[in-house]
Amino acid sequence: MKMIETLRSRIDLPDDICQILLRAAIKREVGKNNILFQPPRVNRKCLFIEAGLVRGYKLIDGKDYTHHFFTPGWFATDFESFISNRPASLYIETLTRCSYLEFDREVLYRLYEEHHALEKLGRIIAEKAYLFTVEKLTDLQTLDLKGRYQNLTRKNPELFRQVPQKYIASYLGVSEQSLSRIKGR
Amino acid sequence: MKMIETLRSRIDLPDDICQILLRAAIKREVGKNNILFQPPRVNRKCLFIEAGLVRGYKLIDGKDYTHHFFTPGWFATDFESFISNRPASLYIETLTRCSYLEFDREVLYRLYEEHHALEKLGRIIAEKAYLFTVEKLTDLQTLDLKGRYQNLTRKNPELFRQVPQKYIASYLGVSEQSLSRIKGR
DNA sequence: TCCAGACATTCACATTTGTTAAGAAATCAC
DNA sequence: GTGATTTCTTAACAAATGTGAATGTCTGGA
Repeated sequence: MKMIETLRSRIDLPDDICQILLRAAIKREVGKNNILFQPPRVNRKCLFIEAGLVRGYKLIDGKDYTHHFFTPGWFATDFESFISNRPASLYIETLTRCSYLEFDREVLYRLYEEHHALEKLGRIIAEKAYLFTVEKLTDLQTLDLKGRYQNLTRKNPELFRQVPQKYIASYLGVSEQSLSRIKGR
Repeated sequence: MKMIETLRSRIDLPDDICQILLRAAIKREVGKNNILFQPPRVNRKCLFIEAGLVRGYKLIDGKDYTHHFFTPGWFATDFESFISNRPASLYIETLTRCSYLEFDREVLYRLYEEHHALEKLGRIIAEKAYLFTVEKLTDLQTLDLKGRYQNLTRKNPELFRQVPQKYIASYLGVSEQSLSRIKGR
């Protein structure tokens, strides 16, 4: 998934601005099961995923909580750490071979200052991240496990073919056994 | 709580920009137990709360889910509806007498276009909303009721003196009886 | 002051989910 | 292929939470 087309579907970007953005990025490829970011190191990069699947998770008291699956078109980073410039709490690892564009925090924020259009892009990305998160929060607050599971299978069916089920379970906020139980019906 | 001081604590704003922002706002006061926004009407306003307490909640299958308590310094709106210009799902009501500054969506977005500094302000507000939401989501995903309750009493103790407990219960994602049970220890 | 309505607590019981453990199934490395 | 490892399912039991009902408490209005 090419970045410029993706961004242009969300916001109008002139050609010269696109070139500036592309020149700020480093294209990388990496194999599966690589840890890209590790707490508590501050997250000074964000990665536009072009292909592959990336998982963000937290380790708390030895337990693994999946926070997000980054799919092509998303920026993979510990957004909390990236925004606030504070220590990260999110592990970010590839689940498959991935290709992505890497942006540096300082470079990106300088571009925000220099170009109003990129500042606007930053706003829209932040708004999009908010919308996604608040939807997930509402699901967790108002639906039982069955409802959340059905929601996810409807919105993102291919996830179940790519991701170990225990990760999906922790993403939905339950144990893997509970998820297995629900599936049986 | 004055808006300009609050915003300036988060971002550097020149005097002339502040004046432009203030001229776009309408100052209002309203008594307690008033519904300010009601679904499914699209939320075309957002309200900077200067004083008082506002609750945002959803009604799903007749059940009441508290989504957020807007305190002074916050913008009260159905941010989902406001951003996307789609029908709202959030009821917004005053819990106490309130004073606030009202902004119109079209006016505000035009100011974003006209002034880079306000676009940046919009980005930072969206980022802040994201940070708050993701923290609440992580709490819900990783803590049991006791932990979430203790978190809330630590972060916002005065809430318990101002808000009926059943609203706090639904805010924490449990029934009022469960919250009452936990408190007893 | 008194009453009606809203709110909080408590209980019993049903339901859901977590936990531990065991074994089956699938996947990976060699 | 084959063995080792990981993942998935199932079961039994414990713990947490939801539900409905009864009761007590508080509050605001007539």
